[in-house]
Amino acid sequence: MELKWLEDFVSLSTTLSFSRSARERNVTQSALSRRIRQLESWLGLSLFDRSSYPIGITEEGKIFLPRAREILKLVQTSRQEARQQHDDTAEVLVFATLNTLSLTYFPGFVRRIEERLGSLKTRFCDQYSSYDGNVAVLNQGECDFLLTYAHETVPLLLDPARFIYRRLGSERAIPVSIAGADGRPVHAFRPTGEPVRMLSYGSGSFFARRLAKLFADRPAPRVTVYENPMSVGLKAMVLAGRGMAWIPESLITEELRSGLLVPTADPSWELTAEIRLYRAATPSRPGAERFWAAIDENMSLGVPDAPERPMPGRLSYARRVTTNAGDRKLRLAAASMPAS
Amino acid sequence: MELKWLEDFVSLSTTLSFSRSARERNVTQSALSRRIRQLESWLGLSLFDRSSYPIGITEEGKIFLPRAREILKLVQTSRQEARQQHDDTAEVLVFATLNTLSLTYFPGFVRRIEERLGSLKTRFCDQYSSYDGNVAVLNQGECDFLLTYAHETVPLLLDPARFIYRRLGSERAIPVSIAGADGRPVHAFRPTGEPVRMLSYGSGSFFARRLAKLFADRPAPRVTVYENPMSVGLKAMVLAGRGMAWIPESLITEELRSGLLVPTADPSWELTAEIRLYRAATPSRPGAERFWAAIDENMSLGVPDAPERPMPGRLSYARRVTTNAGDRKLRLAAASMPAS
DNA sequence: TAAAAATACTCCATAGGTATTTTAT
DNA sequence: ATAAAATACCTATGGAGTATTTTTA
Repeated sequence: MELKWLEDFVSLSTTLSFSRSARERNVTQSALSRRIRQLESWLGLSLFDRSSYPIGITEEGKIFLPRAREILKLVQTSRQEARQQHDDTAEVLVFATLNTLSLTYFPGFVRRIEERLGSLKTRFCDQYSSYDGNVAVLNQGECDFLLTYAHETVPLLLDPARFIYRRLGSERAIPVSIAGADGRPVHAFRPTGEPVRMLSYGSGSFFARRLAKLFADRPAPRVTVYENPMSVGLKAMVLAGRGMAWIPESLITEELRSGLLVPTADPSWELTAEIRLYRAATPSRPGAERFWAAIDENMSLGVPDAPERPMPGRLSYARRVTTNAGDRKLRLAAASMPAS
Repeated sequence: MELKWLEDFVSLSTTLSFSRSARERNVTQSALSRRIRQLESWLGLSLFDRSSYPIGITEEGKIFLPRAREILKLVQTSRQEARQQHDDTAEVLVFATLNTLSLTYFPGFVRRIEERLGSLKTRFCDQYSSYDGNVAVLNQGECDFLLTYAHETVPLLLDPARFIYRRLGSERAIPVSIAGADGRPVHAFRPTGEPVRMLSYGSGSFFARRLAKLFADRPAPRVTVYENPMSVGLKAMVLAGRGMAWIPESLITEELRSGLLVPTADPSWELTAEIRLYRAATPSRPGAERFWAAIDENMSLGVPDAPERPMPGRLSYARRVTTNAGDRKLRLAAASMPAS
């Protein structure tokens, strides 16, 4: 028996639609249909009544549903508990962070601290999906540190009395497009009022909110042709010439230098963000305390404020984006999450 | 995440030996090694310390072990609960029975009752492995009926005050071998005292106990060259000419008639068994009561006492036995059990 | 040195995707 | 007629087996 069957079941019992649950679970309707059947055959009974539309859950399904939830919950907490134990004994520092920061700022940041403290064990929390999701992870004590963007226009739901932070640096998101033969952006706001092809963040991400604010102040003709919560995904689409997007500068320093990508608007359209590291105000594990102390020492020595270069090397999901951009755009987030 | 990983883990934490657990779990050592690694990588930590011999369980493993047991338990009870609900509403009659009886006596038995009551829904309990295991299933109320062999020399651990039974018929296990060119058994007890090649039941089965008693009374030179808890498996090996075995008559009526198989000893060596149907003395579900009443009616009309023919058609695991008899003999039982 | 665990390699089962058919409103 | 679920078919992934290497006592 596989846990994903139970997740499918819980989803389907909510939506009562194979198609919608399939989308929710990032599989095709056909696959979901079969997986539910597998679960049913393992149980030896039907969980759903398919003879009507919309489908209904059977009596047995009603009995089993809370159990399925219970099992999933128990599995999740068991895993967390074991990890907690591991993180404690092995002195692993647990970070919640935004996808982009994990690629750009994080590697160099940890390297700098390691120069002071020696080799560190670090780990990311499971789901670094949405901005608020990461904040919640810190709120619930599931990580030692939250590395995040911050800006006065985007509320960050942390109680200042319970959590403290350090400003580590800053970042800029620049509207870019590939350059045409003339070196000017292929996709840009035109005086003609013709809408520009926008590649935009899903609603949960930090820059999505910054952008929403920006467009509220300065409306511009645009049509969103692609959505992806991760900036690397947007970058891949921009590089494929599919439109323009606001991309964090540190993700595209090389492309900007070489002229492959060019800004599509003047600097007043750029979005700034602080890079902050948050932690609980109360003292935590010794390793985390040492880490925090090292940051303060570094800061007093002066840290480079300029954004850093991303890690070299192709990202595994970059391939997916380019080879299969069409239908799976919104499934990318799932690709980097832990399988169940 | 797959449940079998947890089962692997629980097993390995007990044996602390990959090889032994692999045998226990009916996989190769190599597969078990990888499965444990998969579980560890899903958890993000090591469950076992492999740097010593024998291997040890890690702190994290000690934390996780009771959780794994909890999860497996919860899954099992959840499934049973859902089934219970289903069996109640759908009026499914649940039987515990021995493997051989499920192939020989059961089909015709149910057919006869259906002639009185109309179509019935029936189901076997999961594990019809050992003799005592089936008895336990009835004792714990996990089935409506227990169809089993019985004989005064084999204790049947059911409280007569709580469970009643009907004698449905009888069965004989006959020592057989393939016939040689002269029509006489190829494998048989010889006056020379040369040991005969025995194909025998695993220790948990009914006829294994009958045989043990028999040999205690009448020792005979023999060497066990193959073990299989299921008589169909033994039959396949007998047909392949690998030795002699005590096989229930109703499984080999055709082969005895045609002379393909022949008795290897006089009838005094045959083992008899009653076929009995047990149930709880207290009234149970209406469907089960009707079933029981139909049996009594049939009995009063006279039921054939002679053993019945098995179901026609090749058994799926028969293939396995013949193609791959060497190493997997003891894994057969698992093949027909429900996957987890 | 011997037993046990990990690894390399191969094969096959099966899960999932696409395309199509069936079913229910 | 249309939307949704089931099915047929195909492909690719990965799980399991065999054979081998590495490791530990």
